[in-house]
Amino acid sequence: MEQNVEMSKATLRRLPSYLRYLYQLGRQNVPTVSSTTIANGLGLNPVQVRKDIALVSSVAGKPKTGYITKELIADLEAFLGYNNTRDAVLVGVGGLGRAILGYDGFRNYGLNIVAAFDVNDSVINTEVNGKPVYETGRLKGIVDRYNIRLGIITVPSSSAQSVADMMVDAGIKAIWCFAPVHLNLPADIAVKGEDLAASLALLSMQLEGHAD
Amino acid sequence: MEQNVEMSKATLRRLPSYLRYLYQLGRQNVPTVSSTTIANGLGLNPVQVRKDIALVSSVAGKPKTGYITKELIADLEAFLGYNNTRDAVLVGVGGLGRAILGYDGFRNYGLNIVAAFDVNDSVINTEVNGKPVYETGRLKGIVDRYNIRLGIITVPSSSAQSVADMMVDAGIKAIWCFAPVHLNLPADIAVKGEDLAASLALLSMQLEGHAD
DNA sequence: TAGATTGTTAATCGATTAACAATC
DNA sequence: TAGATTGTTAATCGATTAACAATC
Repeated sequence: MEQNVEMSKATLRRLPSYLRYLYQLGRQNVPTVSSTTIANGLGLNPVQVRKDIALVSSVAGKPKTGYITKELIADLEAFLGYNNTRDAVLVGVGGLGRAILGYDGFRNYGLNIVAAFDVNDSVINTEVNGKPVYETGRLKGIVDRYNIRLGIITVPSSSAQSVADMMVDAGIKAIWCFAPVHLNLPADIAVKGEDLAASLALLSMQLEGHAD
Repeated sequence: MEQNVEMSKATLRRLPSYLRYLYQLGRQNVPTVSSTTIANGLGLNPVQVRKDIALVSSVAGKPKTGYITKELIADLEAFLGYNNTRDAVLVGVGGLGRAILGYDGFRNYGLNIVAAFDVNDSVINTEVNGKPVYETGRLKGIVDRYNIRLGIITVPSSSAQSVADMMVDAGIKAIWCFAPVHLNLPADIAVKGEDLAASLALLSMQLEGHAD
């Protein structure tokens, strides 16, 4: 069942939005959906939607009717791994770290934060949203014990690189970094930076009338 | 001074990372920097860096030495608008909204959140990080009065569309949305969705060995 | 049947990278 | 001078869109 399709990043970015749109239709009990409907709903090109779906769907769509909503949802969930949760640790229990720990919605995306870490005595050995906060020194132990491969960084920029190094040393294989820095890490570690400054810049330019 | 360069979204996304890298060098008093140095530091192609810089820089780089760090910083800041702040409003004072209101770092990116709005009586007329929280009904009044064009949405998905409509009605021209939904809005409104589910999916796929 | 919709092949578009002359 | 580095033109690569036959 583990199909090894090649998948462009662009496609991968769109898949979650399809799933969201389908959930909406599912709630309204819409039995089938066409690529055109999805494309219109999300402001995309229908051919693009069909191509993307072809890469992840186990069954073919039917001419005239389209895709069966439920089946498509199931395929997307399976592909994106939303139905088998992935354990993660988070380092940096500040404002953003707290917000992420407190947001249970991530569970719907298959993310389960097992524990958080910080250097600040005032939060160590407390709980946030039912999740334990440990001192950073215990990171390796916990990661080892629960065989965790995903790490979330919500520390200030100045310590992001050292936290990332610590994570890699502990055995983490993928890092989701919310600090606005470029992390220098071994090539086999997957890194995704959430660059809010870049987003803001993009938006500002559109506002100014540059870009697009 | 308002050059009307065309600028691809890809370039626009990279510019903030250049600036961050240059700040780092600036702190170490490195007087000049070459495109190769920047490219190596950020894992990019040097030609790409040169092309990007050529679009925003007011002065040419010098063969053999590269660019003058300070000048390049000034040019990037000017282009990205980091030195003239842009006022914004935020709707949704939950976990994430609070984190954003509390994060003073955005000021460095030229963002100034003037006021926040919520429907919850327990937060209305309080302050978060020195910023007033008003009832949602007062949105239009404040936006009008301060001539605000940028709105930040941190409400739950279910009310994101209606908040966006309200913002547009109030005169907002650009929306930064943290709720995972596709907003249907007039074409002249700039929208940037911060899709954490998509980021997570991308990272998960890399972890699985699909993608790239 | 006729029309809507799929899946796929070919064409286009845009962005990245390679090649190279200019020059400090 | 020789070598590093710039800026730019041409080539490549990848992703989007157009065209169209197949089919329910």
